[in-house]
Amino acid sequence: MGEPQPKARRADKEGGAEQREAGEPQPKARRADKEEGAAQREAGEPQPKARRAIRTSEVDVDREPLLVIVGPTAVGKTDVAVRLAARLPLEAINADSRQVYRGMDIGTGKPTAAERAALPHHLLDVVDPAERYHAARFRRDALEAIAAIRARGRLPVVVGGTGLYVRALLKGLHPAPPADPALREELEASLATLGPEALHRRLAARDPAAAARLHPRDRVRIVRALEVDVLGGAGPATADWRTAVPPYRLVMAGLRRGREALAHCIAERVRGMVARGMMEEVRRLIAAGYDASLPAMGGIGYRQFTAVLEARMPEAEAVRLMIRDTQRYAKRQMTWFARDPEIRWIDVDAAGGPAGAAATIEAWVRDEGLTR
RNA sequence: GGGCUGGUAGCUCAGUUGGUAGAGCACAGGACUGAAAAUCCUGGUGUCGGCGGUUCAAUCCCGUCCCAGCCCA
Repeated sequence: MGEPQPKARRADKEGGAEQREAGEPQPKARRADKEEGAAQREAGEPQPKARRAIRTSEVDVDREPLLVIVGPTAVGKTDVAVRLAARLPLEAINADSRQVYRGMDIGTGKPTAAERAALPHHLLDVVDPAERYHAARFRRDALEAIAAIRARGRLPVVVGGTGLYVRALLKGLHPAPPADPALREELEASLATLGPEALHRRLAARDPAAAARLHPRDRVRIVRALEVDVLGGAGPATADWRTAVPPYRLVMAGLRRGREALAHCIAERVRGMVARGMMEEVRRLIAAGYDASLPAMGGIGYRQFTAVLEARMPEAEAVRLMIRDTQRYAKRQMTWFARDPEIRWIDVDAAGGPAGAAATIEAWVRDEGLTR
């Protein structure tokens, strides 16, 4: 269908923090799978002894407590967290890759002012839509926020649906060179002219192990792998995150709902966004100079309404696609979270709604001694 | 009433010089380490409109009926 064709790619402004971070340990070795230890140590947290996930009985007082609430979009994570905040001294850390952008409020489903008053939120509105945000930066920001919340004697609760971000926080990331805007642009250009398969062949010649891991058409990862190779880092994607143990006294709650119920909520939520001014929000962003080539503007809803404003799509079609894409996204989120054995699932409806889910989580938090 | 063109997967269509069929989209499942609301992989049995006929064999040829669109009365 008539998706917005990104025009010329533009280099994004990189924050100063991004540059500073380049000083991270750079592995020399090409073998990626022994980097796990380094990734763990990078967290600056005590090394776990046990290989098993943290269990109810083995409360370890040396570790910092952490509550995590995940689940697909529109399942009610924020609602549950806010209810929980009435019973526990919580501060929230947003783990949603889109809610970090300033000026993107309606379409990302950011918590309302009232919700933020009831439960302080961190990592909302931290970057301009023209900046790049990513898992490594999230990890760094989140670790900082956790430390600050703990210093206030409160309990941090990570709330969000971006599985990669949550995992990056809990299990660590490979030390690897950060994205280089100039190099990115160059690689993007070759991608446009040569196609992903050609770049994949180039990667195979330089780093066969990395190429073997990636599908020849997976352009995003191929570009990243070439970038890492050129910058002299180790290829990502080999570490076995399954064996990494989060350095926290952790309660990880997953909220879910039946397929039909969630589909209904998603449709309602999207219609609500449109009613509350989705179109105006996108109009404002475009007027401010943010164009479709930015990652931030490629989010669900933003891409469709950009097309509407450029008269390339009727509004009703935009709404339809927004609902469809959100449903697909929710499915991908469930696929991601389903393989995490650490998550304890709550069916929100079976639990009696958000209040019931909050009560369940509260009981877990107390059982695990996270409030001490 | 007559003529023409179509009726094939949920949708839009391709195709089989007769050996029971395939693309895109939709949908479903999966992967995922610095773009992750991104990126990518896998999955197609459907009375080929109904009924008769010809044939070893019909979705394909013939007859007839039904439906849709267009044209002529």
